[in-house]
Amino acid sequence: MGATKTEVFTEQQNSIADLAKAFAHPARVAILQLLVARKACVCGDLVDELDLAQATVSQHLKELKRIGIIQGEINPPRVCYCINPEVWEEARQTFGQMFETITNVTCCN
Amino acid sequence: MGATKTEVFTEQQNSIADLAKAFAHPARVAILQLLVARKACVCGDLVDELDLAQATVSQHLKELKRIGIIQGEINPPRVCYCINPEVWEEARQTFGQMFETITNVTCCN
DNA sequence: ATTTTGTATCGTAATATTGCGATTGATAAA
DNA sequence: TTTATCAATCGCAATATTACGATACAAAAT
Repeated sequence: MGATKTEVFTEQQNSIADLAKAFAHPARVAILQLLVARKACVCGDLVDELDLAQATVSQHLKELKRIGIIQGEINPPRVCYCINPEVWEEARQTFGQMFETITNVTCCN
Repeated sequence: MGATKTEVFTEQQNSIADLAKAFAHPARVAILQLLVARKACVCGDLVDELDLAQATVSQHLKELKRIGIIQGEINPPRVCYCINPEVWEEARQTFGQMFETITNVTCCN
């Protein structure tokens, strides 16, 4: 035990959880905010801005790439990162739906 | 090492990350979806629906309570859970803002 | 008072995540 | 060719998370 039992959940639930992981760490939130704010790609500047070791930042970037919400383009010797618009839009919709469905919460009475 | 360096991030970034954790596990997504769908409070039925041990479900409920996105009301011997509308709204706004800010992504060229 | 019911908590094991120094690798610059 | 630069990856340590059986607890029912 210790590993998530993905088999017992729906594809959708696993997918939402995976997407949410992009935002579930402050470093990744910070990275995404920077990428959004600059509207263009930021590279190793991230390391300077973030007060984390280069290896750590690189690891978070890797996780964000795995999720698909950012993409990197090699521009030697630098790597240029940016939001992946498609996945970003998908995330927007996913969370939008999640939150839109709730109205008239009458609770525990 | 192994612990998140919360000190180096803004309150807002830490807060977003914490909120996102509510959705960063499929079991918690499932619980939230159930609570939203029934519009009323669900109790130990969650255990039946979820194919996870009672202790595990209880632990996820505790985490959701810690985040504040759900609340529990004791109705002995049952406990009635429901979405906390205030925090839910806060989450809606937080993620809404996060996603609204992005437009015209011109990337890595 | 005893039993039953539903839930929280404890203790523990397995696994995942976070963070970083050190190294590697690839390319540009010298 | 050698050196410098930037980023990815490796290896490791510390900590967090996930999952569950067992137990504890509280209130209702008997």
